Amino acid sequence: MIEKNKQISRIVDSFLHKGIKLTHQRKVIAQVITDASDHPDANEVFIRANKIDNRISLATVYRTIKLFEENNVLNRIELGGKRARYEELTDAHHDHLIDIDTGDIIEFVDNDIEELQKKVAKKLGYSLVDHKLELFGKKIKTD
Amino acid sequence: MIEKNKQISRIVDSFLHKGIKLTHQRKVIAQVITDASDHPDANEVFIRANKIDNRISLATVYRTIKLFEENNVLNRIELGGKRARYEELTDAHHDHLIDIDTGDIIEFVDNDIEELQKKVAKKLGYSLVDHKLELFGKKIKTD
DNA sequence: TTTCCTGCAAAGGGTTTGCACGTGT
DNA sequence: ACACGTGCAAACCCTTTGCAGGAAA
Repeated sequence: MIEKNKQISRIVDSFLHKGIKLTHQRKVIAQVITDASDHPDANEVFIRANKIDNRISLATVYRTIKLFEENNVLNRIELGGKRARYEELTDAHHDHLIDIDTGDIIEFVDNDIEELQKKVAKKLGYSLVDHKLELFGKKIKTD
Repeated sequence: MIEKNKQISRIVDSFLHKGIKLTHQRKVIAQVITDASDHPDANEVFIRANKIDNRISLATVYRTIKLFEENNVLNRIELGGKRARYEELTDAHHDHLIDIDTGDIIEFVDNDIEELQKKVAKKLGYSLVDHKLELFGKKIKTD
């Protein structure tokens, strides 16, 4: 139990500090997102939150997701016109490798790429504010 | 005139070779996309195509864009839940730097980044099929 | 002529919103 | 008590689709 409380602290804390109301729904949704390791979409968050407490509507999930995004605790991953997927935002930046056969999303970090990006932006006369890198790959068979 | 015909040859050719009907609408839409240098969205393509010939509907623009995508002559750029934008696909691969103040899209190529991506994918057990890199930056003032 | 394409308008899928009620502080 | 959050259903926006008429081959 103490473990659980600790897990949601990042999201919860950022709200306590900003005077935003910590409702039952928001706690459950924060919990669901923190517990997820598979980048769920809004509907999936809704389903999981509902299993915990059925007083939660899809509309509230969308409103809460937007709230989380605005408070920089949640990151949206857009995948070509389909439902957007989400992940909790941590301090450690990372990018995504998407398995084109299974849809699995693998996270990775590569500092060399990050550095090159800054360099490229600067060369074009810009300071890099953010970036989005998605690799699409096929699993190499090792049999 | 000869120049114009030459410009749309890439898109037109891939149709002649595949036995797909080359309708008036498709020619105009191909022309509009080839002439565009600003990554227009579907509605913008519709507006421009209509100026050239008002017998073109939005539905046809969408159908034609999809057709172009399937034939790998058009590339879709997704920008966070808003309308998708498009660009003619050339052999030379490039990525995008988006000006977060103006929405301008600047194209760039960086072979070092491309190479690193392949290396990263391989390290994770994948062969790189495709990738999407978008940098978001603010223009550095030089005054 | 035959097959495929088009325009129109209606449907679709994901996301947002107006409203009256409910809840956290 | 008061301000803000919620559920519901309707609205919204972009995109797709069914159908009957129209054009390319």
